[in-house]
Amino acid sequence: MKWNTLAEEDCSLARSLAVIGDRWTLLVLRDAFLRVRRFDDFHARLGIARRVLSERLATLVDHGVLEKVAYQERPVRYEYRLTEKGLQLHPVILSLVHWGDRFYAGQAGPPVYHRHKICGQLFHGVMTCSECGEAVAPRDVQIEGRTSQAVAPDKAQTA
Amino acid sequence: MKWNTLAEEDCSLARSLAVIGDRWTLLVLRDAFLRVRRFDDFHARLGIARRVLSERLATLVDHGVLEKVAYQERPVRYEYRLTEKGLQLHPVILSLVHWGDRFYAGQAGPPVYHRHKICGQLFHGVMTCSECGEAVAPRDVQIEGRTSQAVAPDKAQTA
DNA sequence: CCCTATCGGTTCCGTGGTTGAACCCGGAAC
DNA sequence: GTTCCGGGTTCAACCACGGAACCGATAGGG
Repeated sequence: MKWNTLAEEDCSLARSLAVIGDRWTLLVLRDAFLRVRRFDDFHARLGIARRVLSERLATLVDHGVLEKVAYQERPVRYEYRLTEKGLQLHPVILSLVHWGDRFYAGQAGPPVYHRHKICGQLFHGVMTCSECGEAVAPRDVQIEGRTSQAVAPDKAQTA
Repeated sequence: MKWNTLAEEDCSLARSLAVIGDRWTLLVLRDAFLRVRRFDDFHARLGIARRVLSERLATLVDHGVLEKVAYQERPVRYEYRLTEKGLQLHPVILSLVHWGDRFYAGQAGPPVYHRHKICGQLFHGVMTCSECGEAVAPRDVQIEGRTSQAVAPDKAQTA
């Protein structure tokens, strides 16, 4: 399987990975959520090869996850900002961070904490059902195809 | 930066990526959540090189995300099951699927639907605050370091 | 007894993506 | 002029990946 054929799979996870599933891309996005915006800042913080950074930023712009905005003229200089589509990746970042916090935090605890400005508390993300608001457990989820028929485990479609 | 030095970074996201950030690993986990358990089934469904599949499964077992269980003796044959730690990755999968659904579903709609067995509705995952239960927006999150001081944008630590 | 099939891998090699360093280019500052 | 800065592009070397063949234990069929 070639990497770019992922986008053609009938699977939303695969199509997401075709955009952000790269080794470096999620680290770029992490920094983008920390308000890093400039080429050299990404380069310095990540230690990524400039060639690769250039290409990753370009594909993220192509896919509408980042946008290139001139922040000065003469010489014209660009920065990369998260678009609305990019901001929608926040749950992905939060859930990855939370998983790392749970299983890989040392004695010192997680490297950083997240405070919810709305309620003022330190928090972690909880995945809940859009309909009933309850937390979602893996076993409480039934996968169904377009025909609304349940997918049998032994012939499960890509999801 | 070498890929395995990610695990040593003081960043929960980087440490998560050190385990599951590989090109293939999330696809393996997707299938694992769809109850695929055997080597040849992963191989056939993903089209992954056997060499690579073997190595990915081994590292997932090393990291305690999957466990190798003999399902028969003579000849002894193994299958790979999600551990509790692996099941905790469900929010990561759900949020990636939801993002793909939102931005890459064709006219036919998402390839599969998720039904919440608790409430019986088709749903998508919503990331909420563990403390107040409200949905979390990127701008409502304040990053703080171990000292409980807010992290300034221009000197933000890796998160 | 031999041949084949099944499952879960391992070994091999050629190709291609990644890396790190060097180079480039427009404009500003010294 | 010359140097510096931001934002890249070019290039050689390397290592990971893909594909195909092979292996080992066991069961089943002729």
